[in-house]
Amino acid sequence: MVQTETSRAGRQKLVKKAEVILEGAMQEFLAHGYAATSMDRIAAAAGVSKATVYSHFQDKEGLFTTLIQRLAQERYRTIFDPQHPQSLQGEPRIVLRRLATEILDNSIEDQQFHDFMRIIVGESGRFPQLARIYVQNLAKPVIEILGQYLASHSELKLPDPEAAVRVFIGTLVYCVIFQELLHGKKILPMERERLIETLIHLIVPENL
Amino acid sequence: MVQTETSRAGRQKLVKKAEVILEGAMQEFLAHGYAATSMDRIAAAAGVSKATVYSHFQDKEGLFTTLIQRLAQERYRTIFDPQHPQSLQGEPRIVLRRLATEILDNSIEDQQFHDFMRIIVGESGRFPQLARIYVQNLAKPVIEILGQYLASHSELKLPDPEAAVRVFIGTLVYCVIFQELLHGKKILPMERERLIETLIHLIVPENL
DNA sequence: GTCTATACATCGATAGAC
DNA sequence: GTCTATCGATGTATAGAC
Repeated sequence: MVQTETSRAGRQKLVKKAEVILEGAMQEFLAHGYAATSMDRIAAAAGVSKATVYSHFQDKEGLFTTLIQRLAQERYRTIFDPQHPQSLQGEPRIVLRRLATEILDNSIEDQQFHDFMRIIVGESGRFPQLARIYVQNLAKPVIEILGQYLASHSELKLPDPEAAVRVFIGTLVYCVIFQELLHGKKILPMERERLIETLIHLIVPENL
Repeated sequence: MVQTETSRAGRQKLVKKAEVILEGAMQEFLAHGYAATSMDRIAAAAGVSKATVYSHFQDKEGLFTTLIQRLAQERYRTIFDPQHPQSLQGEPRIVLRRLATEILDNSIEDQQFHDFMRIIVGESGRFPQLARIYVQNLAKPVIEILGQYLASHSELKLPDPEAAVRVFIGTLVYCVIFQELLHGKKILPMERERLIETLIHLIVPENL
């Protein structure tokens, strides 16, 4: 019993060490960006020594890419990928409003997600593989699923459903980038409800 | 004559010194971002000593903000602000296609503009005043002018012209961000013509 | 005014004690 | 496995020669 507990504690400690380091790295990288973050500050934020950081991760770049991949794959997947596939069941007017509301609600208030997007865009020139992960894991699923949905609803009479998806998603994502990341809401505010209603008005014919 | 030429040469040299430094700073900052750029490399790129850089600019932050302000105000103003006000004269179908084509053509191929946008977004948390300049000088003019245009064309029957502008601009800007900055065109390509035609189809009624 | 040389701090990464 | 101590390189910024 004691052996088992000790063994479990030891294994948990191993697991938690890397986890604690990743948490400290997330805090520092998201706050200061890649280049301005030092391994010393990461170690301090995680409460371990710098040598311990290097025993779990090859170097700064490896720690950074591992962190961003985890954030993209595990945490923020739920923001754009509708966690409830059944949410795409129903008539377009309701489905589109629910999807747009879900995306905006999950993105606008999440300060950590803003920092994540700032890094993805800001480092997309020097870390193209991270931008690729964003495209592959976050953007592609919702674009394809919504594309299938719009294409299957011929009553919308959309000549190019795939392009219409880009209008829908582009409007919502640029809303977050412009209003929140770039602080545009202080200068040119735009209520999210007006945006959502306008998108629905443009995409869904009046008689539906 | 000789005096005048000497005087002119001296004055030009003064002006050109700061200009040369800004050009080297632009090269380095746009390529490597703020934190990863060193004053040594800026001085080397400009062909001057580091002390000369500090004699023209207070510090690294001052040089950076001065540079980004200049880029936003002088160079990239022409990208989003339609340089020809008369380009907004005419029927919506033609005006919107011309405006969208102009914005995309000027943004998609311009690698330097991509780096500029990466920095604006990537540093918008630590340099909010630079994001503010982008909003104020690049985004606000076109949003307001296009808003007036859409509002004045009541035959479009848009319930909320201001929100429709966000759809139009958001679609185009996110197209550039997604396809070019984030390298999305390799994974999920989308021809700009399809996007433009879809925007027009959604905003302009068929009988116009 | 512009240079060389340098002060001083901090960087990423590692060696060796335990 | 994790720590302390440290290496060599590089960072920002400045002093002093000319």
